[in-house]
Amino acid sequence: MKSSNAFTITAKDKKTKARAGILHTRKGKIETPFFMPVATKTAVKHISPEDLHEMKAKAIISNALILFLRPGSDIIKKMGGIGKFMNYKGINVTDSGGFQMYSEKFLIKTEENGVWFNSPFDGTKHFITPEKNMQIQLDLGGDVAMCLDNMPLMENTKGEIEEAIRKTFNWAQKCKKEHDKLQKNIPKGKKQLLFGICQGGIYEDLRKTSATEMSQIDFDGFSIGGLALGEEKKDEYKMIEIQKQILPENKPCYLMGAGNPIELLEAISRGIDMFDSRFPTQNARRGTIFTSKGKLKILRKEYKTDKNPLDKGCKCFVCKNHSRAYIRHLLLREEATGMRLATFHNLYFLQNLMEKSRAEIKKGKFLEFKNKMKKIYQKNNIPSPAL
RNA sequence: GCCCGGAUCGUCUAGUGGCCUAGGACUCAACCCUGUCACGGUUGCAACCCGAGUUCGAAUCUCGGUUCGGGCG
Repeated sequence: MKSSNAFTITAKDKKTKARAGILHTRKGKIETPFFMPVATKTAVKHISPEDLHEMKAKAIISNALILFLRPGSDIIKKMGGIGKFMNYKGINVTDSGGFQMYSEKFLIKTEENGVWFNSPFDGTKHFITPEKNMQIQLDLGGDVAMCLDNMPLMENTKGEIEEAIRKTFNWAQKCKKEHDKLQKNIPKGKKQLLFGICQGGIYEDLRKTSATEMSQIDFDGFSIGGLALGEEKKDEYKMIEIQKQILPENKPCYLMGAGNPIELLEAISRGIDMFDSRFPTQNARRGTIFTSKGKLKILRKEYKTDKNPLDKGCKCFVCKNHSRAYIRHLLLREEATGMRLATFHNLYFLQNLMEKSRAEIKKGKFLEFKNKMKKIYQKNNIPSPAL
């Protein structure tokens, strides 16, 4: 064994590719599959680190590029790293900032050896190389880092996507080399983990190429990027299947950006272990609530005087204490408390969904669970039982 | 009783004879949101106070009525 594996598979589902496992990090272990709330700037919107603890969110993801720009990775390093800075006891993951290449607010241009970013905060320009990105993520002190990838856009031509995966592979090799070098004196078990990111748009052959190339590098885990961005679900699932077939079975696999409940279950059934997304938090603020009975559009008038909790079976403090009518009113009035309550519930729901998924995988009943939830979620809105 | 001014979607309004089957904002309703996330996007509902004139053509001009505000008795 040339490297100790940070990932252990503990159970495999019989009828699907779903598996349950444990990811070991220097900050402790976490059971897979799991979902990470997005804390881009070291805070999940409307949610405190204490809230994260309460909802049992054992890992969150922040953004290295955005934190490098503000407050600066030097500041966070001085404060003892992201985890100490925000006093979060769970596992901190940092995304490289590759995703920001999709935004004209950030991207100036990509070159062979790196990417020019513009700071939308003060207009300063920064050339970020794979090497520099590794230094930033190490300074930020997260427990898991992501490679700097070159994420193509859905509207890019096949040729452009081909070029992007070539660059992504090239940078991945540089990231791995630099990351190893910078941590060479750090004892085993205290090292930050590093994941490589696969791309390829929705082209089967490019997804194959990218996964094959990335598999050559001894990463602690692999990510599938560039999906859940508006492409058809069948294409998304197909791309996952293709890359999962090639990526090493014994490494964790992270589907970046996915956060729709059914999408998570579909991905888990195809062997995905980790997720992150702003989907549940953004939807919460805008009135779409995830429940065990399906999606609840809380802003609809039928909930105006509904005394029921958001989700009857839910054990979160929001459902134990507050009515749909109250949360609807607060959200309609754009009260921060309403956003907090709705956000807490949606995140709790996903944590719970992951916990159930792990349990069902261990029982070998994941397929039945997934199909049941899918059926429930086919309806676009759950009716009010009170009226 | 007389004089003056105003009446446009639920609300605030754009509109000075054809560009108005009346535009916008807010509200309301429905949908969307996926590694960039407070205040976002798309779509929909919805009005020229009433009547008579002038004119090829009126939300727009004239007259009467209604109504609201102000002034004089």
